[in-house]
Amino acid sequence: MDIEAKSAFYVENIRKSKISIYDNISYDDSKLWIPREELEYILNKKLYGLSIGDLPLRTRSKVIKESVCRALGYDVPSSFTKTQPRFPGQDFDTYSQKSNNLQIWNEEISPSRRYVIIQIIDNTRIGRIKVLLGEELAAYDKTGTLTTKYQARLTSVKDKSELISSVDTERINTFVNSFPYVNLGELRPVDNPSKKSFLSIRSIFDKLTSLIGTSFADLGFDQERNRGFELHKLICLSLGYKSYEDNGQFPDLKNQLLEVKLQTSPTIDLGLICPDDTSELDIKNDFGVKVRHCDVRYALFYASIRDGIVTLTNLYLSSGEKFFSRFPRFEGKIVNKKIQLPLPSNFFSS
DNA sequence: CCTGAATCTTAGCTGTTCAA
DNA sequence: TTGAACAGCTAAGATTCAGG
Repeated sequence: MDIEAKSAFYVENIRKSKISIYDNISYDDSKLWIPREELEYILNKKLYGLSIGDLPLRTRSKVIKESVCRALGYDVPSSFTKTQPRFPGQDFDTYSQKSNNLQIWNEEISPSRRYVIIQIIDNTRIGRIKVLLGEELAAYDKTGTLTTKYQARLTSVKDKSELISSVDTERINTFVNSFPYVNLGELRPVDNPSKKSFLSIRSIFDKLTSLIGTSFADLGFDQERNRGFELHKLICLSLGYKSYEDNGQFPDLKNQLLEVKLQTSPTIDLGLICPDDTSELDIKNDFGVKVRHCDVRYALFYASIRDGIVTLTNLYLSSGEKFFSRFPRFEGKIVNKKIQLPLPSNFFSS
């Protein structure tokens, strides 16, 4: 039998057997288990060139999974259960890729699993499809780096502003200058913190609440400037700095140990840094003690965007230490990890 | 039990950085 | 200057929960 006939044979057997994509098939089932080569052949034959429209990511992914079901002779399930892999019976996952950055979340690459990688051309068409074993895919992982992120949730938006911790952490609260009119005009926000000019969390709160209601144009599409930059600038000015540089380091305003977040959706992305982490930061200061992640103050602005205008609606200010007392951490998986595989540009053509 | 809202977990694109 | 590596982000699918 040639590959064409074998492929048709498997698909017909699956159709007749009425099994679902969740029913287990043994690797040595000669009627139902589709070997890798045939799997790739069938999918290319049935899906190559298929027009799917310009859909949002998740919808596109779902539509493609439905097409995969039909191509292989399975009924389309009403929803795709969150199993690992997504197609347990045939032991494969699908990845639809317009870009070359293939990402796998919260799991290792499984050596024996098949990875169905589907090329997307100009957002609207299916291109070539490659089926790799996990052990082959793993070869594209050059560094083994897992990118992690912490996430929390902004819930019960009620008050326009909330000072979540009314005093700073014990480690640093004796170093604040309690005089609220410290002149920061001669300092830069990226300078190291100093006792003379270090504001208390409460006085930062008092200065920043005046920003609530402020609007600015959403320059997100602009090359250089973005929403975060605009907020950063507003904060620097309202604290009394004349300059508003940002060197991209943590925390945003090193001089005040202040990290700034602009939220327009309820998911707070904390990136690699866990706010209540007690490890020490490499920041020089004249306090005589090292500052820790959890000593950093977090200013979280909630904003609405309408017609290209960003309006700051709420302010939350907390020490890192108390952060999770107000913003519940996603508990399902406290840390989310992903591995990113850069696919070479000739991936689909080889 | 059913339905809609809330919550959680991604899908994968895009921006940034840094080394060659 | 370029591209690989990695960090960040939006928002939608799946699941769970609350109210009827």
